[in-house]
Amino acid sequence: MTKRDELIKTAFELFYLNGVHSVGINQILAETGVAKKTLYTHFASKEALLEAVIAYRDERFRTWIFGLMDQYSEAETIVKAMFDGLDDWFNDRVDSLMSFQGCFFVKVNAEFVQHRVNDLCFEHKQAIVNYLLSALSAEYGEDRARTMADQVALLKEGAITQAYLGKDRQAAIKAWHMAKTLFR
Amino acid sequence: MTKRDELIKTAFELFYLNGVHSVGINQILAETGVAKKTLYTHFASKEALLEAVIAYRDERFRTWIFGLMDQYSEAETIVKAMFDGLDDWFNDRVDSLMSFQGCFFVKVNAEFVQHRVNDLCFEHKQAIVNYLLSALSAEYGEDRARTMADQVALLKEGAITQAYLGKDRQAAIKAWHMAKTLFR
DNA sequence: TTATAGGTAGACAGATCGGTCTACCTATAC
DNA sequence: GTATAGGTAGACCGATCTGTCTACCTATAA
Repeated sequence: MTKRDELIKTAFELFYLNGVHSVGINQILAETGVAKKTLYTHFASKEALLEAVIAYRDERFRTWIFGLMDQYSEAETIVKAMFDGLDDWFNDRVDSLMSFQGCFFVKVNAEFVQHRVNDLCFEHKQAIVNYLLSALSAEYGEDRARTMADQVALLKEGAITQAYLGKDRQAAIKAWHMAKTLFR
Repeated sequence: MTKRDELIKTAFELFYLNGVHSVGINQILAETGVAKKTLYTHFASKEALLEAVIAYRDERFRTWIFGLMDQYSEAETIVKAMFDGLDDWFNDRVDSLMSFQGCFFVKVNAEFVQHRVNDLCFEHKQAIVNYLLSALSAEYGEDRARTMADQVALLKEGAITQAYLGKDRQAAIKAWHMAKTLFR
């Protein structure tokens, strides 16, 4: 792993747990053992590092969840695979995601206003809705698929918040229980 | 309005919009025109001010939403009143809440770990679930009421996230559409 | 009249922040 | 051999942070 990748990974872990503004550049350097000069040859600023961290998490998260959903072809089963994945995530059974601490994008988004990172967080969420939309469009008409994708996305976000802030590890199961009625 | 209340109100507005760690004490003082000494006679620290801000928002939010729900006696109608209220909030039709910028408690919670403010945010969410639970318990058995309260809370949180990060102003209506099926 | 409470204005301290820079140390490629 | 890329260690800069403190200013109540 290159120094650049080490910085991104460690920065993600610290940002995810403590928040972006609570974590200083010196803390990231101390944790990685990388020199300050090296950080600034790879990234123009802390903000540039944060953008790289967002891209890293986005790629990891999407690879994981789309990987689960890609194994199925029927819309309902694809959506079920998503909630099963969330259940694994909430209960720390996913090695590639780090222990569950809520949604990274929701957290980062909360620390900025009218900022480029807000757009990046929005794009991540949209990518998932678009995946759902395309899966549902194979079996439903445009309007129905759109409605269902929004409903599933809302249940997914609700599950994440309930699992994190509400400390309910069963939230994914409860969300799927409601989601499956959408197919009837 | 006392200086103390002015400080709390202005601090809330700044924290809610920009995040807690992004807003300095000096910014709050400049905005209110209050002297630094005065702030520190009323609050022991920035953290103490934040706790007062959380209590302020908690009181305001609960007064507002419980006030809406208290007007009804049937469980389904009470829940509908909640989602109607959320719809007003998302679309900035509630004077007492400040323009919609997501859930304050979710945002504050995102900036801290293993901290007293996390407990305060959790308690706010729990108070709402408990209200739902008691409303539903009048018509349903203990287990059923508990299940439904959790489901409604999940839909509520999902709606807030979709409205804020997902920029979907119709999220409350979509959430209610799913919530009402729980009563059938 | 005078004591007290609560206010203003702002200098100041000590820490920490993001970011720059110098000086030096390897490897590898040509 | 030597140029180049990428690394370390850490001093340093200017800005900003929370919090303290002095000095002074009212208004009100005894």
